[in-house]
Amino acid sequence: MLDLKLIRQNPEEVKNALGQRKPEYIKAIDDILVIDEKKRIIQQKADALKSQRNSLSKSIKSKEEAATIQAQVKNINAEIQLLDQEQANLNESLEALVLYIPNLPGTDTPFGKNETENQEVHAWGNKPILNSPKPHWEIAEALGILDFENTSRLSGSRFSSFIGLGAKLQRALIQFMLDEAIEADYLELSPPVIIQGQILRGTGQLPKFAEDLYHIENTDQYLIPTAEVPLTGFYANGQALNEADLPKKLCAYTPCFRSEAGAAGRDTRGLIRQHQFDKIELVHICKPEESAIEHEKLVKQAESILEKLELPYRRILLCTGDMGFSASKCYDLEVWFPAQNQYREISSCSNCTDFQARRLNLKFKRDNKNELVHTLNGSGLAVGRTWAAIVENYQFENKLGFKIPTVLQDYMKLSEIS
RNA sequence: GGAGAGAUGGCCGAGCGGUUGAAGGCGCAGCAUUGGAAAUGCUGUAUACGGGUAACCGUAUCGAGGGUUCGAAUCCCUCUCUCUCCGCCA
Repeated sequence: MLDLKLIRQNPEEVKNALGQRKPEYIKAIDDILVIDEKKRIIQQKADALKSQRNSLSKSIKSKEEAATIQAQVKNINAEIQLLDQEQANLNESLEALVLYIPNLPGTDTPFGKNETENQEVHAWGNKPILNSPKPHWEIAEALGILDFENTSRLSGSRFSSFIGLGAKLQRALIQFMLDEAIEADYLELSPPVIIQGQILRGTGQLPKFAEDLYHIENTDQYLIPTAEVPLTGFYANGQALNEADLPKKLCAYTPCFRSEAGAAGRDTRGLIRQHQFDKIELVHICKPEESAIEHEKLVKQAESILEKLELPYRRILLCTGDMGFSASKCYDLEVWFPAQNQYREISSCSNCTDFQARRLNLKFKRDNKNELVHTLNGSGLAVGRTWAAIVENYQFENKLGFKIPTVLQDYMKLSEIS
Protein backbone atom coordinates (compact mmCIF):
# COMPACT_ATOMS: atom_id res chain seq x y z
CA MET A 1 0.00 0.00 0.00
CA LEU A 2 1.27 3.42 -0.86
CA ASP A 3 1.29 6.23 1.65
CA LEU A 4 -1.78 8.42 1.05
CA LYS A 5 0.20 11.46 2.15
CA LEU A 6 2.80 10.73 -0.49
CA ILE A 7 0.08 10.50 -3.14
CA ARG A 8 -1.48 13.73 -1.89
CA GLN A 9 1.78 15.65 -1.72
CA ASN A 10 3.52 14.36 -4.86
CA PRO A 11 0.74 13.23 -7.16
CA GLU A 12 2.70 13.80 -10.37
CA GLU A 13 5.72 11.86 -9.16
CA VAL A 14 3.54 8.94 -8.09
CA LYS A 15 1.66 8.96 -11.39
CA ASN A 16 4.89 8.97 -13.37
CA ALA A 17 6.32 6.07 -11.42
CA LEU A 18 3.15 3.96 -11.58
CA GLY A 19 2.59 4.84 -15.21
CA GLN A 20 5.82 3.00 -15.92
CA ARG A 21 4.14 -0.18 -14.76
CA LYS A 22 0.84 0.36 -16.55
CA PRO A 23 -0.74 3.61 -17.78
CA GLU A 24 -4.10 2.67 -16.24
CA TYR A 25 -2.78 3.43 -12.75
CA ILE A 26 -2.61 7.14 -13.57
CA LYS A 27 -6.38 7.40 -13.61
CA ALA A 28 -6.68 5.42 -10.39
CA ILE A 29 -4.45 7.95 -8.64
CA ASP A 30 -6.62 10.81 -9.89
CA ASP A 31 -9.70 9.03 -8.52
CA ILE A 32 -7.96 8.56 -5.19
CA LEU A 33 -7.10 12.24 -4.96
CA VAL A 34 -10.69 13.30 -5.58
CA ILE A 35 -12.13 10.92 -2.99
CA ASP A 36 -9.44 11.78 -0.47
CA GLU A 37 -10.23 15.48 -0.79
CA LYS A 38 -13.95 14.86 -0.23
CA LYS A 39 -13.21 12.62 2.71
CA ARG A 40 -11.07 15.18 4.48
CA ILE A 41 -13.67 17.94 4.11
CA ILE A 42 -16.30 15.68 5.63
CA GLN A 43 -14.01 14.57 8.42
CA GLN A 44 -13.34 18.17 9.35
CA LYS A 45 -17.07 18.92 9.51
CA ALA A 46 -17.78 15.81 11.55
CA ASP A 47 -14.89 16.42 13.94
CA ALA A 48 -16.06 19.96 14.59
CA LEU A 49 -19.58 18.75 15.38
CA LYS A 50 -18.25 16.01 17.64
CA SER A 51 -16.14 18.54 19.45
CA GLN A 52 -19.25 20.64 19.97
CA ARG A 53 -21.18 17.63 21.20
CA ASN A 54 -18.49 16.68 23.68
CA SER A 55 -18.28 20.10 25.24
CA LEU A 56 -22.07 20.42 25.45
CA SER A 57 -22.34 17.06 27.15
CA LYS A 58 -19.64 17.99 29.58
CA SER A 59 -21.41 21.21 30.45
CA ILE A 60 -24.38 19.31 31.90
CA LYS A 61 -23.93 19.62 35.63
CA SER A 62 -27.45 19.28 36.99
CA LYS A 63 -30.57 17.47 35.85
CA GLU A 64 -32.57 20.70 35.69
CA GLU A 65 -30.46 22.33 32.99
CA ALA A 66 -30.10 19.13 31.00
CA ALA A 67 -33.28 19.27 28.95
CA THR A 68 -32.39 22.09 26.55
CA ILE A 69 -28.89 20.82 25.97
CA GLN A 70 -30.13 17.32 25.37
CA ALA A 71 -32.34 18.54 22.58
CA GLN A 72 -29.44 20.47 21.07
CA VAL A 73 -27.12 17.47 21.14
CA LYS A 74 -29.75 15.24 19.60
CA ASN A 75 -29.86 17.55 16.60
CA ILE A 76 -26.10 17.54 16.31
CA ASN A 77 -26.06 13.76 16.55
CA ALA A 78 -28.39 13.40 13.60
CA GLU A 79 -26.00 15.49 11.53
CA ILE A 80 -22.97 13.58 12.75
CA GLN A 81 -24.54 10.29 11.83
CA LEU A 82 -25.02 11.39 8.24
CA LEU A 83 -21.47 12.69 7.94
CA ASP A 84 -19.99 9.58 9.56
CA GLN A 85 -21.87 7.36 7.18
CA GLU A 86 -20.68 9.40 4.22
CA GLN A 87 -17.11 9.30 5.46
CA ALA A 88 -17.28 5.54 6.00
CA ASN A 89 -18.48 5.10 2.42
CA LEU A 90 -15.70 7.28 1.06
CA ASN A 91 -13.14 5.45 3.16
CA GLU A 92 -14.33 2.17 1.79
CA SER A 93 -13.99 3.26 -1.82
CA LEU A 94 -10.66 4.85 -1.05
CA GLU A 95 -9.36 1.66 0.50
CA ALA A 96 -10.70 -0.42 -2.35
CA LEU A 97 -8.72 1.74 -4.77
CA VAL A 98 -5.53 1.98 -2.75
CA LEU A 99 -5.32 -1.77 -2.10
CA TYR A 100 -5.23 -2.32 -5.87
CA ILE A 101 -2.32 0.06 -6.44
CA PRO A 102 1.09 -1.68 -6.67
CA ASN A 103 4.34 -0.48 -5.15
CA LEU A 104 6.28 2.32 -6.80
CA PRO A 105 9.16 1.05 -8.93
CA GLY A 106 12.52 2.03 -7.51
CA THR A 107 14.62 4.57 -9.38
CA ASP A 108 17.08 1.84 -10.41
CA THR A 109 14.36 -0.37 -11.84
CA PRO A 110 14.60 -0.11 -15.63
CA PHE A 111 11.56 0.98 -17.59
CA GLY A 112 10.03 -1.69 -19.81
CA LYS A 113 6.66 -2.96 -20.98
CA ASN A 114 7.10 -6.69 -20.36
CA GLU A 115 9.56 -9.51 -19.73
CA THR A 116 11.33 -8.90 -23.06
CA GLU A 117 12.78 -5.70 -21.60
CA ASN A 118 14.29 -7.24 -18.48
CA GLN A 119 18.05 -6.82 -18.16
CA GLU A 120 20.57 -9.58 -17.66
CA VAL A 121 22.96 -8.61 -14.87
CA HIS A 122 25.33 -11.53 -15.17
CA ALA A 123 25.48 -15.21 -16.01
CA TRP A 124 27.37 -17.85 -14.03
CA GLY A 125 28.61 -21.37 -14.72
CA ASN A 126 29.20 -23.51 -17.76
CA LYS A 127 26.26 -25.02 -19.53
CA PRO A 128 26.73 -28.77 -19.95
CA ILE A 129 27.67 -29.92 -23.44
CA LEU A 130 25.06 -32.48 -24.46
CA ASN A 131 24.25 -33.76 -27.93
CA SER A 132 20.63 -34.54 -27.27
CA PRO A 133 19.64 -33.50 -23.77
CA LYS A 134 16.54 -35.25 -22.47
CA PRO A 135 13.91 -33.39 -20.44
CA HIS A 136 13.95 -34.16 -16.71
CA TRP A 137 10.58 -35.90 -16.73
CA GLU A 138 11.72 -38.41 -19.31
CA ILE A 139 14.82 -39.33 -17.36
CA ALA A 140 13.11 -39.33 -13.98
CA GLU A 141 10.06 -41.31 -15.01
CA ALA A 142 12.28 -43.88 -16.71
CA LEU A 143 14.30 -44.16 -13.50
CA GLY A 144 11.10 -44.61 -11.50
CA ILE A 145 11.86 -41.69 -9.18
CA LEU A 146 9.08 -39.37 -10.36
CA ASP A 147 5.42 -40.02 -11.14
CA PHE A 148 2.77 -37.98 -12.89
CA GLU A 149 0.34 -40.63 -14.07
CA ASN A 150 -0.79 -42.22 -10.82
CA THR A 151 -0.62 -38.88 -9.08
CA SER A 152 -2.98 -37.22 -11.52
CA ARG A 153 -5.57 -39.84 -10.51
CA LEU A 154 -4.96 -38.89 -6.87
CA SER A 155 -5.06 -35.15 -7.20
CA GLY A 156 -5.69 -34.04 -10.78
CA SER A 157 -3.39 -32.37 -13.26
CA ARG A 158 -0.24 -30.47 -12.28
CA PHE A 159 0.58 -32.70 -9.35
CA SER A 160 3.41 -35.19 -9.02
CA SER A 161 5.02 -37.59 -6.60
CA PHE A 162 8.68 -38.21 -5.92
CA ILE A 163 9.48 -41.88 -5.41
CA GLY A 164 12.34 -43.67 -3.70
CA LEU A 165 15.64 -41.92 -4.44
CA GLY A 166 13.66 -39.09 -6.05
CA ALA A 167 11.97 -38.39 -2.73
CA LYS A 168 15.32 -38.69 -1.00
CA LEU A 169 16.86 -36.18 -3.40
CA GLN A 170 14.07 -33.72 -2.65
CA ARG A 171 14.63 -34.24 1.08
CA ALA A 172 18.38 -33.76 0.64
CA LEU A 173 17.80 -30.49 -1.23
CA ILE A 174 15.53 -29.17 1.52
CA GLN A 175 18.05 -30.13 4.17
CA PHE A 176 20.94 -28.64 2.21
CA MET A 177 19.18 -25.35 1.49
CA LEU A 178 18.05 -24.91 5.10
CA ASP A 179 21.51 -25.76 6.39
CA GLU A 180 22.98 -23.13 4.08
CA ALA A 181 20.52 -20.49 5.26
CA ILE A 182 21.06 -21.29 8.93
CA GLU A 183 24.81 -21.18 8.34
CA ALA A 184 24.27 -17.67 6.95
CA ASP A 185 22.52 -16.60 10.17
CA TYR A 186 18.91 -17.03 9.15
CA LEU A 187 16.40 -18.00 11.84
CA GLU A 188 14.39 -21.02 10.76
CA LEU A 189 10.62 -20.98 11.15
CA SER A 190 8.27 -23.82 10.43
CA PRO A 191 5.00 -21.95 10.01
CA PRO A 192 1.48 -23.10 9.12
CA VAL A 193 0.58 -23.23 5.46
CA ILE A 194 -2.97 -22.04 6.15
CA ILE A 195 -3.01 -18.30 6.71
CA GLN A 196 -5.65 -15.62 7.36
CA GLY A 197 -6.81 -13.44 4.49
CA GLN A 198 -5.81 -10.36 6.42
CA ILE A 199 -2.14 -11.38 6.23
CA LEU A 200 -2.39 -12.10 2.50
CA ARG A 201 -3.83 -8.62 2.06
CA GLY A 202 -0.80 -7.41 3.96
CA THR A 203 1.72 -9.08 1.72
CA GLY A 204 -0.18 -8.03 -1.40
CA GLN A 205 -1.58 -11.33 -2.70
CA LEU A 206 -5.08 -10.10 -1.87
CA PRO A 207 -7.40 -8.59 -2.89
CA LYS A 208 -6.13 -8.41 -6.45
CA PHE A 209 -4.86 -11.95 -6.98
CA ALA A 210 -7.49 -14.01 -5.18
CA GLU A 211 -7.94 -16.31 -8.18
CA ASP A 212 -4.34 -17.50 -7.87
CA LEU A 213 -4.93 -18.80 -4.35
CA TYR A 214 -6.56 -21.87 -2.87
CA HIS A 215 -9.25 -20.66 -0.50
CA ILE A 216 -10.50 -22.77 2.41
CA GLU A 217 -14.25 -22.89 2.04
CA ASN A 218 -16.41 -20.96 4.53
CA THR A 219 -13.42 -19.34 6.19
CA ASP A 220 -11.15 -16.37 5.72
CA GLN A 221 -8.19 -18.74 5.38
CA TYR A 222 -6.02 -19.62 2.39
CA LEU A 223 -3.24 -22.04 1.49
CA ILE A 224 -0.02 -20.09 1.16
CA PRO A 225 1.37 -19.52 -2.35
CA THR A 226 4.79 -18.93 -0.76
CA ALA A 227 6.32 -18.86 2.72
CA GLU A 228 6.89 -15.15 2.13
CA VAL A 229 3.37 -14.76 3.53
CA PRO A 230 3.86 -16.33 7.00
CA LEU A 231 7.46 -15.10 7.32
CA THR A 232 6.77 -11.49 6.42
CA GLY A 233 3.51 -11.53 8.35
CA PHE A 234 4.95 -13.15 11.43
CA TYR A 235 5.47 -9.92 13.39
CA ALA A 236 2.50 -8.08 11.91
CA ASN A 237 0.17 -6.10 14.16
CA GLY A 238 2.23 -6.96 17.21
CA GLN A 239 4.65 -4.93 19.21
CA ALA A 240 7.07 -2.76 17.28
CA LEU A 241 10.39 -4.49 16.68
CA ASN A 242 13.51 -3.32 18.46
CA GLU A 243 15.89 -1.32 16.31
CA ALA A 244 18.75 -3.43 17.66
CA ASP A 245 17.12 -6.63 16.39
CA LEU A 246 17.20 -5.47 12.78
CA PRO A 247 17.87 -6.71 10.23
CA LYS A 248 15.91 -9.85 10.97
CA LYS A 249 16.67 -12.73 8.64
CA LEU A 250 14.10 -15.53 8.52
CA CYS A 251 13.94 -18.71 6.50
CA ALA A 252 11.39 -21.46 6.15
CA TYR A 253 10.78 -24.62 4.25
CA THR A 254 7.13 -25.03 3.26
CA PRO A 255 4.98 -26.49 0.55
CA CYS A 256 3.45 -23.79 -1.66
CA PHE A 257 0.04 -23.91 -3.33
CA ARG A 258 -0.92 -22.08 -6.48
CA SER A 259 -4.05 -22.46 -8.54
CA GLU A 260 -2.16 -21.40 -11.70
CA ALA A 261 -5.33 -19.79 -13.02
CA GLY A 262 -4.62 -18.44 -16.48
CA ALA A 263 -1.62 -20.71 -17.03
CA ALA A 264 -3.59 -23.33 -18.95
CA GLY A 265 -1.44 -24.99 -21.60
CA ARG A 266 1.84 -23.58 -20.29
CA ASP A 267 4.53 -25.95 -19.01
CA THR A 268 2.11 -28.84 -18.96
CA ARG A 269 4.88 -31.41 -18.73
CA GLY A 270 7.40 -31.84 -15.98
CA LEU A 271 7.97 -30.18 -12.65
CA ILE A 272 8.13 -26.57 -13.77
CA ARG A 273 4.54 -25.57 -13.02
CA GLN A 274 2.78 -27.53 -10.28
CA HIS A 275 -0.16 -26.69 -8.03
CA GLN A 276 1.91 -27.81 -5.05
CA PHE A 277 5.65 -27.51 -4.71
CA ASP A 278 8.25 -27.14 -1.99
CA LYS A 279 10.30 -24.02 -1.50
CA ILE A 280 12.83 -22.60 0.92
CA GLU A 281 12.03 -18.94 1.42
CA LEU A 282 14.30 -16.17 2.72
CA VAL A 283 12.92 -12.98 4.26
CA HIS A 284 14.74 -9.90 5.52
CA ILE A 285 13.10 -7.29 7.73
CA CYS A 286 15.25 -4.18 8.03
CA LYS A 287 15.48 -0.43 8.47
CA PRO A 288 14.57 1.66 5.42
CA GLU A 289 18.09 2.85 4.74
CA GLU A 290 19.39 -0.73 4.77
CA SER A 291 17.05 -2.35 2.30
CA ALA A 292 19.08 -1.74 -0.86
CA ILE A 293 22.12 -3.42 0.68
CA GLU A 294 20.01 -6.21 2.19
CA HIS A 295 18.53 -6.83 -1.24
CA GLU A 296 21.99 -7.45 -2.69
CA LYS A 297 22.84 -9.75 0.22
CA LEU A 298 19.63 -11.67 -0.23
CA VAL A 299 20.13 -12.30 -3.92
CA LYS A 300 23.74 -13.34 -3.30
CA GLN A 301 22.57 -15.84 -0.70
CA ALA A 302 20.20 -17.37 -3.25
CA GLU A 303 22.95 -17.37 -5.88
CA SER A 304 25.34 -19.13 -3.54
CA ILE A 305 22.97 -22.11 -3.42
CA LEU A 306 23.01 -22.43 -7.20
CA GLU A 307 26.77 -22.05 -7.25
CA LYS A 308 27.31 -24.72 -4.63
CA LEU A 309 25.05 -27.01 -6.63
CA GLU A 310 27.10 -26.01 -9.70
CA LEU A 311 24.05 -25.17 -11.74
CA PRO A 312 24.49 -22.59 -14.52
CA TYR A 313 22.25 -19.58 -14.00
CA ARG A 314 21.85 -15.91 -14.77
CA ARG A 315 20.63 -12.96 -12.77
CA ILE A 316 17.94 -10.77 -14.33
CA LEU A 317 16.91 -7.31 -13.23
CA LEU A 318 13.18 -7.07 -13.86
CA CYS A 319 11.79 -4.05 -15.67
CA THR A 320 8.82 -1.99 -14.47
CA GLY A 321 6.32 -3.87 -16.63
CA ASP A 322 7.28 -7.35 -15.41
CA MET A 323 7.73 -6.74 -11.71
CA GLY A 324 5.42 -8.20 -9.07
CA PHE A 325 2.76 -6.16 -7.27
CA SER A 326 4.56 -5.52 -3.97
CA ALA A 327 8.10 -5.14 -5.32
CA SER A 328 9.99 -1.91 -5.82
CA LYS A 329 12.98 -3.69 -7.29
CA CYS A 330 13.31 -7.34 -8.19
CA TYR A 331 15.98 -9.74 -9.36
CA ASP A 332 15.05 -13.09 -10.84
CA LEU A 333 17.52 -15.94 -10.83
CA GLU A 334 17.09 -18.25 -13.78
CA VAL A 335 18.62 -21.70 -13.96
CA TRP A 336 19.64 -23.38 -17.21
CA PHE A 337 17.46 -26.18 -18.55
CA PRO A 338 19.40 -27.99 -21.35
CA ALA A 339 16.43 -29.87 -22.83
CA GLN A 340 14.40 -26.70 -23.16
CA ASN A 341 17.50 -24.81 -24.27
CA GLN A 342 16.52 -21.92 -22.04
CA TYR A 343 16.83 -20.37 -18.61
CA ARG A 344 13.84 -20.70 -16.27
CA GLU A 345 13.04 -18.76 -13.10
CA ILE A 346 14.12 -20.54 -9.92
CA SER A 347 14.19 -17.63 -7.48
CA SER A 348 12.65 -14.19 -7.33
CA CYS A 349 14.23 -11.72 -4.92
CA SER A 350 12.20 -8.59 -4.20
CA ASN A 351 12.73 -5.44 -2.22
CA CYS A 352 9.22 -4.47 -1.18
CA THR A 353 10.37 -1.32 0.67
CA ASP A 354 7.62 -0.20 3.09
CA PHE A 355 4.76 -1.40 0.87
CA GLN A 356 4.02 -4.60 2.76
CA ALA A 357 5.02 -3.09 6.11
CA ARG A 358 2.32 -0.44 5.76
CA ARG A 359 -0.35 -3.01 4.88
CA LEU A 360 0.81 -5.29 7.71
CA ASN A 361 1.39 -2.52 10.25
CA LEU A 362 4.93 -3.80 10.70
CA LYS A 363 7.08 -1.29 12.55
CA PHE A 364 10.20 -0.81 14.57
CA LYS A 365 10.99 1.62 17.36
CA ARG A 366 13.68 4.25 16.74
CA ASP A 367 14.23 7.23 19.03
CA ASN A 368 11.00 6.35 20.81
CA LYS A 369 9.03 6.59 17.59
CA ASN A 370 7.49 3.88 15.46
CA GLU A 371 8.72 3.65 11.89
CA LEU A 372 7.76 1.28 9.12
CA VAL A 373 10.33 -1.39 8.32
CA HIS A 374 11.31 -2.50 4.85
CA THR A 375 10.64 -6.11 3.86
CA LEU A 376 12.47 -8.29 1.34
CA ASN A 377 11.89 -11.81 0.20
CA GLY A 378 13.44 -14.33 -2.12
CA SER A 379 13.45 -18.03 -2.81
CA GLY A 380 16.43 -19.94 -1.69
CA LEU A 381 15.38 -21.93 -3.76
CA ALA A 382 12.31 -23.50 -5.36
CA VAL A 383 12.94 -27.17 -4.62
CA GLY A 384 11.04 -28.85 -7.47
CA ARG A 385 12.66 -26.72 -10.13
CA THR A 386 16.08 -27.29 -8.57
CA TRP A 387 15.42 -31.03 -8.57
CA ALA A 388 14.52 -30.85 -12.26
CA ALA A 389 17.54 -28.68 -13.08
CA ILE A 390 19.87 -31.20 -11.43
CA VAL A 391 18.40 -34.08 -13.41
CA GLU A 392 18.77 -32.22 -16.68
CA ASN A 393 22.15 -30.61 -16.17
CA TYR A 394 23.81 -33.66 -14.62
CA GLN A 395 22.32 -36.25 -16.98
CA PHE A 396 24.59 -38.89 -18.49
CA GLU A 397 24.92 -38.92 -22.23
CA ASN A 398 25.69 -42.61 -22.67
CA LYS A 399 23.31 -44.17 -20.16
CA LEU A 400 20.09 -43.51 -18.26
CA GLY A 401 20.72 -41.52 -15.09
CA PHE A 402 22.44 -38.47 -13.65
CA LYS A 403 25.22 -37.51 -11.26
CA ILE A 404 24.42 -36.14 -7.78
CA PRO A 405 25.98 -32.68 -7.25
CA THR A 406 29.04 -32.94 -5.01
CA VAL A 407 27.53 -30.94 -2.13
CA LEU A 408 24.54 -33.29 -1.99
CA GLN A 409 26.50 -36.54 -2.04
CA ASP A 410 26.94 -36.55 1.74
CA TYR A 411 23.23 -35.95 2.23
CA MET A 412 22.38 -38.69 -0.30
CA LYS A 413 25.15 -41.13 0.56
CA LEU A 414 25.21 -41.61 -3.16
CA SER A 415 27.11 -40.18 -6.15
CA GLU A 416 24.66 -40.93 -8.96
CA ILE A 417 21.22 -42.23 -9.71
CA SER A 418 21.04 -44.63 -12.66
C1' G B 1 -17.91 -31.27 20.65
C1' G B 2 -19.94 -30.17 26.22
C1' A B 3 -19.38 -26.82 30.78
C1' G B 4 -17.31 -22.55 32.95
C1' A B 5 -14.00 -18.03 33.26
C1' G B 6 -11.89 -14.01 30.88
C1' A B 7 -10.17 -10.05 27.03
C1' U B 8 -8.06 -2.56 29.61
C1' G B 9 -1.49 0.86 27.41
C1' G B 10 5.35 -2.64 26.03
C1' C B 11 3.97 -5.88 30.54
C1' C B 12 1.12 -6.51 35.32
C1' G B 13 -3.20 -4.35 37.17
C1' A B 14 -7.39 -0.53 39.01
C1' G B 15 -11.61 1.43 37.04
C1' C B 16 -19.30 4.59 40.77
C1' G B 17 -22.62 6.01 33.19
C1' G B 18 -19.93 12.24 33.37
C1' U B 19 -12.42 16.75 33.87
C1' U B 20 -10.46 8.56 32.53
C1' G B 21 -6.47 8.41 27.00
C1' A B 22 -7.42 5.86 31.12
C1' A B 23 -5.15 5.30 38.80
C1' G B 24 -1.04 2.34 40.71
C1' G B 25 3.15 -0.74 39.72
C1' C B 26 6.91 -2.78 36.39
C1' G B 27 9.70 -1.82 32.20
C1' C B 28 11.94 1.90 29.05
C1' A B 29 14.20 7.01 28.07
C1' G B 30 16.24 11.67 29.91
C1' C B 31 18.07 14.55 34.00
C1' A B 32 19.97 14.83 39.11
C1' U B 33 23.02 12.22 42.66
C1' U B 34 28.17 9.11 42.18
C1' G B 35 35.11 8.58 41.05
C1' G B 36 31.99 4.96 38.35
C1' A B 37 27.89 1.87 39.19
C1' A B 38 23.81 0.02 42.24
C1' A B 39 20.14 2.20 45.12
C1' U B 40 17.36 6.80 45.25
C1' G B 41 14.83 11.23 43.41
C1' C B 42 12.56 14.14 39.49
C1' U B 43 10.60 14.29 34.54
C1' G B 44 8.81 11.90 30.36
C1' U B 45 6.85 7.60 28.11
C1' A B 46 0.05 4.48 23.19
C1' U B 47 -1.76 4.59 18.17
C1' A B 48 -4.39 6.40 13.90
C1' C B 49 -6.77 10.28 11.15
C1' G B 50 -7.43 15.54 10.38
C1' G B 51 -5.93 20.92 11.03
C1' G B 52 -1.40 24.15 11.77
C1' U B 53 5.40 26.61 9.40
C1' A B 54 5.54 25.31 14.50
C1' A B 55 4.34 25.21 19.74
C1' C B 56 0.03 22.85 19.62
C1' C B 57 -5.20 21.81 18.66
C1' G B 58 -9.50 18.59 17.24
C1' U B 59 -11.48 13.59 16.57
C1' A B 60 -11.40 8.39 17.28
C1' U B 61 -9.57 4.03 19.76
C1' C B 62 -10.04 -0.05 26.66
C1' G B 63 -10.78 -7.80 21.71
C1' A B 64 -14.32 -6.73 17.01
C1' G B 65 -19.12 -5.06 15.35
C1' G B 66 -23.94 -3.19 16.56
C1' G B 67 -27.40 -0.89 20.30
C1' U B 68 -29.23 2.19 24.72
C1' U B 69 -27.88 7.39 26.45
C1' C B 70 -27.16 14.42 26.24
C1' G B 71 -22.68 11.42 27.60
C1' A B 72 -20.20 4.29 27.55
C1' A B 73 -13.88 1.15 29.31
C1' U B 74 -18.31 1.02 32.55
C1' C B 75 -25.28 -1.04 30.61
C1' C B 76 -27.54 -4.47 26.49
C1' C B 77 -26.95 -7.79 21.98
C1' U B 78 -23.90 -10.49 18.36
C1' C B 79 -19.21 -12.33 16.95
C1' U B 80 -13.98 -13.54 17.59
C1' C B 81 -10.07 -15.05 20.50
C1' U B 82 -7.67 -16.84 25.12
C1' C B 83 -7.67 -19.84 29.60
C1' U B 84 -9.58 -24.07 32.86
C1' C B 85 -12.25 -28.80 33.21
C1' C B 86 -14.58 -33.03 30.48
C1' G B 87 -14.93 -35.88 25.85
C1' C B 88 -12.41 -37.12 21.23
C1' C B 89 -7.83 -37.31 18.58
C1' A B 90 -2.17 -37.22 15.15
